[in-house]
Amino acid sequence: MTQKFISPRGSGRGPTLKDIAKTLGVSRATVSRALRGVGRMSPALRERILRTSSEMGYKVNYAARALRSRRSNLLGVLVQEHSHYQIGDLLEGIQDEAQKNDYSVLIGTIRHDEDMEIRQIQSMIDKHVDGLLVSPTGTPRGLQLLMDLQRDNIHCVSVLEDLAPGRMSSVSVDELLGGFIATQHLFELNHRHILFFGGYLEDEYFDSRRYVGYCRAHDIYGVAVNPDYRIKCGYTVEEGRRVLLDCIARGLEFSAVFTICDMTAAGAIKGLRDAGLRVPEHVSVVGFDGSNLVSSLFDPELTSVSQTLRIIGQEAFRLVHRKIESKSYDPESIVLSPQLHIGKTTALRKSPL
Amino acid sequence: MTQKFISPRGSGRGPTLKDIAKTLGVSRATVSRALRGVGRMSPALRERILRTSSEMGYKVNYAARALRSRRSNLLGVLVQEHSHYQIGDLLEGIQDEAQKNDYSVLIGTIRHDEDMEIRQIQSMIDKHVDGLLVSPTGTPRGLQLLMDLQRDNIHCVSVLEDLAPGRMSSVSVDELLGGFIATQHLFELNHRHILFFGGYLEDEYFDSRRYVGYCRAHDIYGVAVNPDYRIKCGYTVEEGRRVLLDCIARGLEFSAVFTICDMTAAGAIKGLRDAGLRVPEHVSVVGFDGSNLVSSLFDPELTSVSQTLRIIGQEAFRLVHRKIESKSYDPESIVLSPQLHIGKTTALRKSPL
DNA sequence: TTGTAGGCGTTATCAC
DNA sequence: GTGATAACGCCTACAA
Repeated sequence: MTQKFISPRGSGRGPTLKDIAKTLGVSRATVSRALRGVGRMSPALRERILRTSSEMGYKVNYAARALRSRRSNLLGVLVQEHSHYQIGDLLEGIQDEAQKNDYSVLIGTIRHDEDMEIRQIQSMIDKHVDGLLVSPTGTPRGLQLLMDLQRDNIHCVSVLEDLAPGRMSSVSVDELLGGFIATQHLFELNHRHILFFGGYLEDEYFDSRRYVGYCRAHDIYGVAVNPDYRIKCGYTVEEGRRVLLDCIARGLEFSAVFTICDMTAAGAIKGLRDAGLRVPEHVSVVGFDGSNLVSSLFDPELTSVSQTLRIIGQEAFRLVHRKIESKSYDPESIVLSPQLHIGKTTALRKSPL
Repeated sequence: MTQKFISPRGSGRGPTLKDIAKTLGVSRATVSRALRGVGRMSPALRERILRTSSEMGYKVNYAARALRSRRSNLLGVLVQEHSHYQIGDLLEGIQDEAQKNDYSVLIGTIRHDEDMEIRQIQSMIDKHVDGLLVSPTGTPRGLQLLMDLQRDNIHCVSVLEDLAPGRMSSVSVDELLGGFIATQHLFELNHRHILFFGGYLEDEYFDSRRYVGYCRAHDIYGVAVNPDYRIKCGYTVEEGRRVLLDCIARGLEFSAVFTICDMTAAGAIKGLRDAGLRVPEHVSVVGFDGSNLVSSLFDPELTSVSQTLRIIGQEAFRLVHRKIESKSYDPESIVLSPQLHIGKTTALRKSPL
């Protein structure tokens, strides 16, 4: 433990390639190659260089490297909001992998604002990120900008949704399957009138795909889809509650609800309670996310389609990293399968409906 | 809108200082000065340079700047876990300010692991961050390393706790006051037997300070502190529940509980319910954090000592930024006052106790 | 397999 | 006030 820890900057600057080269009586280029493990060289020399570098406490100067090599070892990540209840898992997955590969992660928040989206993308470009991971974004302008990115050598991967199938790489969840297994589960419990709480925008990504799964399950079980059961709803607890109460007020008849996220599911359950209905005795509810946070805070434990965001984050980093290393811009899509987590909010239908 | 957006890298590289200088027939140095707003120069020329730069779509090359100036415009932030239910707010506060000041933020997660803490600090140093914000950390080794940082021109600010009073800058919450107002509130509701659910470690920061506030309130209301009421407890829902049930099993008598965080409070309430007690009819509960997430998911709405993490984040960035700009290493501490948010988990004592 | 040389884009230090 | 010039530390050709 005689290494010089701490340092590279300040008055007592750390050693540079030159210092190591001088110490060893070799050239800077050789040291550089040894350190990066590129080119062919005698293992003995490489070993010697590595040891000496470490002993002298050598630390790469990323600024110099970036300046010269035009690679920043910076990865940009764009998310809607940092304080979203699930985003931490995704970011941890990304960061873990990034760290292993000596990448730093820059995070930008969009806040559901189109101008902000453009500014953030531009800001990532300005900072010379090697790659960009974008999670739920999706304005046409933003998408266009993202598509242009590869002209600037920035590798872009869409995370959670497959933003531009065949034109941009992505790591996403099989939403159709998610919609299907949730609905199937309810059918197996003998439910036939299932509300679908989707997004609030037109043609919302998760909404539309899961709805296809929802419909497919209906087909398979020989039940006609009632279009009135497809309800617009925001992604918050309060929205879930409000919308559910509204359904009751409108006289919709149902014995189960499938919601777009766990927060909405929690809200729906609150609404049901407010209306004097019990879950799952009177109505079954299935959420989407499988959030640990929700499951530890909310009673009863939700039945939910669960996606492991940490893994999605890891896969996303690996994918963009592979793209960067291989300098390949061929779109590549990874689709992960969600799983049904059965909690205490679904049960065999007992109501007459 | 004829500017060249997108660019700095890739084949079609963006313009450099040199290009602007050439276009304007001035020297690179002058352009550089104009852009940074340093040194004295004729306003007319500065104006001309600024306009031309923007028209040509000039973008700073941070790598080059960092290499030459020994300032990276990078800020490191160390947190225990990214997926903590409150951390997003803190990070958003930091990022917002950082963005305004052209700083990028690097986030490292410690995961309650001492070696990891050291590695992360070292990693931030390696990346030449100009400053470091550390939120709840606290191993002696880590602290020592942080104290050494300023020898390397890295400005360090402790966030949420005042890690080394008088020796390191900090932005924190008046924990004593927090403990006081929570307890005072309960006294005002006529409670006299108040459990204090603290941390699980010896000499835990939040625990000890809030306990002082708790004791002070007892003094003022002329009630003796019962040391048995100080209970060790982790920061999770499950811990809160387990510990509360344990208290009941041990025959402790109380009419109120003050917990170290909202998660614990939620857990304690679950435990009370499991024991057949109602909140707030039988027992009042006060949490700490004022988390929106908890309040939207958990019923009933918690009474809680609330701290605005977003503001703390903003203040923390401003402080470290000021330190960086002024090159001052004098420790400076900012203390913010928490506020009591009164929800539906506290009520006038009705129980005989 | 290894060395030499030049420059990436910027800023700091002098001059003028 | 403004300009010339020399680094900053590294990587990439190309030469040996």
